[in-house]
Amino acid sequence: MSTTSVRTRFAPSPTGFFHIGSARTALFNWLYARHTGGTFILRIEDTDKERNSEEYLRVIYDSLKWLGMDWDEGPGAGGASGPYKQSERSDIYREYLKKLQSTGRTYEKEGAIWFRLEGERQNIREKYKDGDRLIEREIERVKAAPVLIHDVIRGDVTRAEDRDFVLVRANGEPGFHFVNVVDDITMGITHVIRGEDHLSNTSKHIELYKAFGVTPPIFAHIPLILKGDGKGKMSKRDRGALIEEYQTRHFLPEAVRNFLCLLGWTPADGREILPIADVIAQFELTAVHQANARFDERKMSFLNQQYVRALPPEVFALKAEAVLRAAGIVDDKTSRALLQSVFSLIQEKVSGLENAPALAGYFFKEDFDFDPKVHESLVKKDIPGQRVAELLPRLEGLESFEDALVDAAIVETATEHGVKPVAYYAPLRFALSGTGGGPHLNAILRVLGREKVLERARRFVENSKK
RNA sequence: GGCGAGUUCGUCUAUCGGUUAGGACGGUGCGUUCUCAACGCUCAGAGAAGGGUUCGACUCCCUUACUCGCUGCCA
Repeated sequence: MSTTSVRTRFAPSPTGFFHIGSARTALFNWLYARHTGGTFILRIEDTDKERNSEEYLRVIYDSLKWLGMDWDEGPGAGGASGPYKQSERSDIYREYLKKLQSTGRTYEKEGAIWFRLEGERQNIREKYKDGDRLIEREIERVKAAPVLIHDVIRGDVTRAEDRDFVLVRANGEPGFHFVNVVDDITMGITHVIRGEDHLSNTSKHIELYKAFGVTPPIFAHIPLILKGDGKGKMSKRDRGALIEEYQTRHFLPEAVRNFLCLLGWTPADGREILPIADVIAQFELTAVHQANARFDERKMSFLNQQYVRALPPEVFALKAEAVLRAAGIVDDKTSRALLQSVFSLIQEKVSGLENAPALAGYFFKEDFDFDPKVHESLVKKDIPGQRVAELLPRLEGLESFEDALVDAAIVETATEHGVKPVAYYAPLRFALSGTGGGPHLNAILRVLGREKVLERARRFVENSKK
């Protein structure tokens, strides 16, 4: 087969944050390039010079890398179609503007350079929505011939442009539609994979391709990600909308990426949790959905939990330790042995690395919190302080906290006081950890050790008397 | 208002004219267990509405409704 190789691109503008929708767009471009053995290009749309680029650019690079997406051409990667920042491509834009000017497809108005559509013109009054308000204004409408958009996801879409648009703004900066098309042409982009919000812009772009005498690339307009609740698409203020949030909450990037794959695409083999290599192998643009998908925070968490639990224990330990360090719970002085035992206990209990501190904190510090809700429910059915007090002498009598000895001590105490052993487990757990759940109680005792257990139990009894 | 796209359980989805409309998340109940989580099983839960086409429609066509997007010298 002598088909030219696939070239896709992701073209974010440095805004200081990385939206989940952008991440998904980048991902689909990346997946398609990897699936076809093509080239994935990163292009920076930084025409807005006001922004503090370096810092904002880093957000883009870091987010892409975090999600495991590498680019073959672009900043830091080189490539033959550079430069890859729009702010450095003025010469190219000037050259392409000349082409349009030479064929009479441009004109100036109010200091800006406009693209002239071909067709009959007439002035009409039209209504349009500005936020909630309906405004009436007069515009020049052009009866341009409809253009046909071939879209691998949506099929053929016909749409007619009906007004000229700006190529270069009055301040001299080229506008989005113009640079987008010029860049895609000069970078040899074969597949434009982008959000459905651009479908309506595509007729403008095709007009430009025609004006340049260039065959348009293949388009693939992917569905949008809608708010988890409420109306409209995800906006940066919505919970879960920014990649940064997942980073600070210690989500596993593989999990986030897996979740993103599932928003708008389903693997042919029906699996939901699958390694990225398998996604790459199966990914097809034609299989991308048409309908917008609502963001589901709980499914995201579920996937994250699955990934965390599936982590090799030593990897989990490494990551969990980093989280605990960041939370100030452990440091260089913390015993390695203690860390290891705690991590092997909590890996199967965590819903995500972000709750490792809550789950493991009491192993490392004496001033752990007592959950008031758990206390309340304990007090409701029994007197926890008294139970621990009853148990304490027998525990003190034990030389070591082997499971069998501890269990025997509890059974004996229970028999003595005429209750079931169960009555002692919850109060003791609460005294030692301040929680109502967690690892097996025997394991907690073993890891905590005799001294700490007795100390915490005594303190609990004391405090209960107050 | 105009133009474009979309519409299967609460959510993400499977179904490529013939299925008891399947799965996952979430929810329910049960089991396991000293607890929580996990896990296993259970139950509830869907073709927007109305017309066609067809022996037969979730699947094809039309209309309506609703949703989303575009309608900027933002990208």
